[in-house]
Amino acid sequence: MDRREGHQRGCSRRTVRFLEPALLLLLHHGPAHGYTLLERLDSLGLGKFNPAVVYRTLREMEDRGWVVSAWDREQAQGPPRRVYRLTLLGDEVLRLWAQDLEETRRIVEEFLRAYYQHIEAHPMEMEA
Amino acid sequence: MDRREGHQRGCSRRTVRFLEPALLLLLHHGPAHGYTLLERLDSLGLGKFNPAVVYRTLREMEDRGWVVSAWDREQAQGPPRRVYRLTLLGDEVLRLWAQDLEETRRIVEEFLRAYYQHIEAHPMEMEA
DNA sequence: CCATACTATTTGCAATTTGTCAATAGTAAA
DNA sequence: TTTACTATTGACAAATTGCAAATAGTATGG
Repeated sequence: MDRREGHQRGCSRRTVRFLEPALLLLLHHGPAHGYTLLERLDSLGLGKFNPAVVYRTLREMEDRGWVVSAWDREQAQGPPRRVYRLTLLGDEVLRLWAQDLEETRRIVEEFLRAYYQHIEAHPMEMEA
Repeated sequence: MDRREGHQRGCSRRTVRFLEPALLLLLHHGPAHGYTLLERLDSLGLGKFNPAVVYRTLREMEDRGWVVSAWDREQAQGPPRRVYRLTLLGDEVLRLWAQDLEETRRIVEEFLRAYYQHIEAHPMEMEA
């Protein structure tokens, strides 16, 4: 058995898959810095992310027009920070993402149902 | 808006993510040919897969010891077919996959809950 | 018997995605 | 002025994926 989630990866495949919608959702609460978002991803139940991955994703989202960014005027502590803000398009994409996750939920539930149903009926029947 | 699921991809990211557990589950029902599995993936609610992707995945699973294969003695129609069979290790991995999907379900549900709760309270508040 | 079509599997390669690490850059404190 | 901490970026290797074509057997029609 090898490469199970989180063993040799920075973060699991699943986690990465949730990065975009999670960022959109966090930004739906209001504008925020990349660094802040990085920390808040945790509070959404996703784990620690590699900063580079999060920043890169934000830039890609900006390229697609889902968010816009600007340098923060009042620098608190540290170097200039970029503030990201959701666009109308980003809001729409978040809505699409929610639909997509509904579908994902449906598939996961169907899979688990099929799994439990089958192993209940056939506890184990194959040779090693 | 671009690269939403299934637009420019053969199959969605999500679908690919379910390929391994789906194959393990199908094989838990009993040995089967790659081609048969390819067709049955549909019946699990996942869409059409590129054959090369499925065959390749089966080989990788064999490398990891989750399945074993042998050439089918009685060739029905067409070229020799490889029969895949789940191993005890594969059975265990399927169990782990189910646990992983339980966790995925939890995350998806939490995300959707947070999403609906928030957009209900804040229908729309950011500038374009 | 030759061409065509269908079942099955494999191989190779280009394109995309991901992970990692180091670089840059500002402020604050020792 | 060195060290530590906050933020962000860039570059590159490694892994993953999609696609197209090769291989190969059997069946069918002309």
